[in-house]
Amino acid sequence: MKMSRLFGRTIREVPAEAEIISHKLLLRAGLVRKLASGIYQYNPLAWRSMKKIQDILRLEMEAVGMQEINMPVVQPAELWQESGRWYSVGSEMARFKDRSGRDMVLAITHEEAVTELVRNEINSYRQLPLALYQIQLKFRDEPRSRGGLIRVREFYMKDGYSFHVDEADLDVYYEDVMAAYFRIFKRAGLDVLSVESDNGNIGGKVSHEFMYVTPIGEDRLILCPNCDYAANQEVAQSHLEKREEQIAGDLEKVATPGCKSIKEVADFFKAEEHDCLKALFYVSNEEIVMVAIQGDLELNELKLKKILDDPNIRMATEEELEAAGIVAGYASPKGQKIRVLLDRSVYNSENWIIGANQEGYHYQNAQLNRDFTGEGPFDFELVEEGALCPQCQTPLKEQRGVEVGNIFKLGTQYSASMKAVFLDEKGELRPMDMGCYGIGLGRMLSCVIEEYNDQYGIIWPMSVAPYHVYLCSVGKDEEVIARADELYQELKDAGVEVLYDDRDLRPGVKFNDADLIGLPIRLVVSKRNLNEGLIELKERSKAESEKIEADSILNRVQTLIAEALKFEE
RNA sequence: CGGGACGUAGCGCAGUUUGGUAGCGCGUCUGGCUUGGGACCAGAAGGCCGGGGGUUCGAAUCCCUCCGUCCCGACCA
Repeated sequence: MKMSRLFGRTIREVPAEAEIISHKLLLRAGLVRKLASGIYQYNPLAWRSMKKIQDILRLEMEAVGMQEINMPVVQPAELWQESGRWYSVGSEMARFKDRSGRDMVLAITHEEAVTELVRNEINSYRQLPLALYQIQLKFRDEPRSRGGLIRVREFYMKDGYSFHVDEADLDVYYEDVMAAYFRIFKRAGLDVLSVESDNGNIGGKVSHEFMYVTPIGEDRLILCPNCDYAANQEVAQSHLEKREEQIAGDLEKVATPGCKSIKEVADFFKAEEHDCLKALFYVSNEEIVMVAIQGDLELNELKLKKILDDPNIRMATEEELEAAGIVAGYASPKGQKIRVLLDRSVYNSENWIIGANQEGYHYQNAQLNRDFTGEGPFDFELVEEGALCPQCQTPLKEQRGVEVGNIFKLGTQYSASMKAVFLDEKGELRPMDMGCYGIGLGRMLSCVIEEYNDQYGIIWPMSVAPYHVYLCSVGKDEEVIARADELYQELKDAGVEVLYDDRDLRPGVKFNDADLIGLPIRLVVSKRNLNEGLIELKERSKAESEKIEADSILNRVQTLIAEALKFEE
């Protein structure tokens, strides 16, 4: 490709809308342009990289026996009504009516479609296991897109689905896919972590997310520096340290004027925050529920949602509390009429400082069962940095990450509701065990740029670079231009992917564009080197350039590319 | 959906406080000159000042309203 003809120009100044590095570089290098919030157009260079990512995905998916298919983005509502997600998914799914008034959706994912497809084809255990995948557009009308291609509304996803006779078979395949995922990200130059994660809307039990660790990530990760424990904060658990042996004291009511926060109360009693009991109020199905947890711990709302089996909980308002006769700031489980849920930490001490359910008063030495009760123990803890690892009790670390992929064991969630069943060896009808496996292509692209860049621009890994070589000529000298043209042809003929900067521009401009676009190898043909029969070669990732005999340049380039593409597990 | 910022030429911005009919830099086009790290000179094109309504003799500027964009949070397979 010649630069003079390439669509998508570079820009010097950073568009005001970009804040993170990958977003800035995507725009500056002319890779993408925004059409609307969270909706992007891909220019040729970006699209070539996307295709490189697709190549990697196809290679590794085929290697674990997945077959590529393609399913529609526009789907009838009936499909989603059958799985129930027509009702459970909110406004992130775009819905519309077709010309005959039929309800339709833009697919946010394809579990329903693939299940429908498979249930009509597969009816015997002899046809299982089966694994299908596609690389397809998804539309999710996210409440907030951000960070260029990190979080968008329209995006390409590789989504795979597997079907098994039983859970054991799914378990084995799940591990295969996990291994394939690590190979995929490694091929693209990304180091990722797999973390335990929430299944969210999709259902099922076991799932893992693949995280590229970066401060710009949206997900909070809880990681153990000592063992392999790694979890999304949404589901992270901790080891609860046993408190010192305590002598149970007598319940005592104490005037605590103006002490509403845990900190104020702890200071008043010259105690620690973990000696106080924190009471939180949520509304679930129009009913106020109290959650009690050790004072220094935060509550993980997702855990509460699961325990209440209600995704629509919210914190109670002050008015609601007042109406229910609850004294905000001085509330406790003692003598409470509403439903009380107790975190496991509440079982960990004999002497709690709790509210007296009366303005300006607290109790000290309150004891579970003797002085108050509730349902439990539950784990409501929002695990934060410093909590102890549930596996090895080392203090945990917190980092941020971008979710570039995920895998789920769906079990029979969809196959049961949508009747994707088969006849087993005994002639009995059973639902298939399903797994699903996603990777966001644009996110992957963004993360690669986020990982590989410097002050001048992108530094593409060979495997996903739009082209391998940036060839440029310096000056107007006819011999130089002729030699550069010749080299361009020579490289192309040899199968090297080359972007040829044939523009009549000053060298500085070309070099800056070369650095910005960031192809792995830069070749410069100039008068002064050509006089000595040399051509300059510079790797984008290295500081120094080298001069190479013109005759051996092709060989050298091919070697560099081959070495960079060599994959070792 | 809550909080914050913003919307003026392709991009980055000034002008808005104090109303008088739009400017700078980069980029683009023409010509000249230059050619190893975003040169220089001369000329040119390009704007419904986000949309609508109002106040006023007069609105980019003041008021109302809608829309859009970004950031933080909520949310998020």
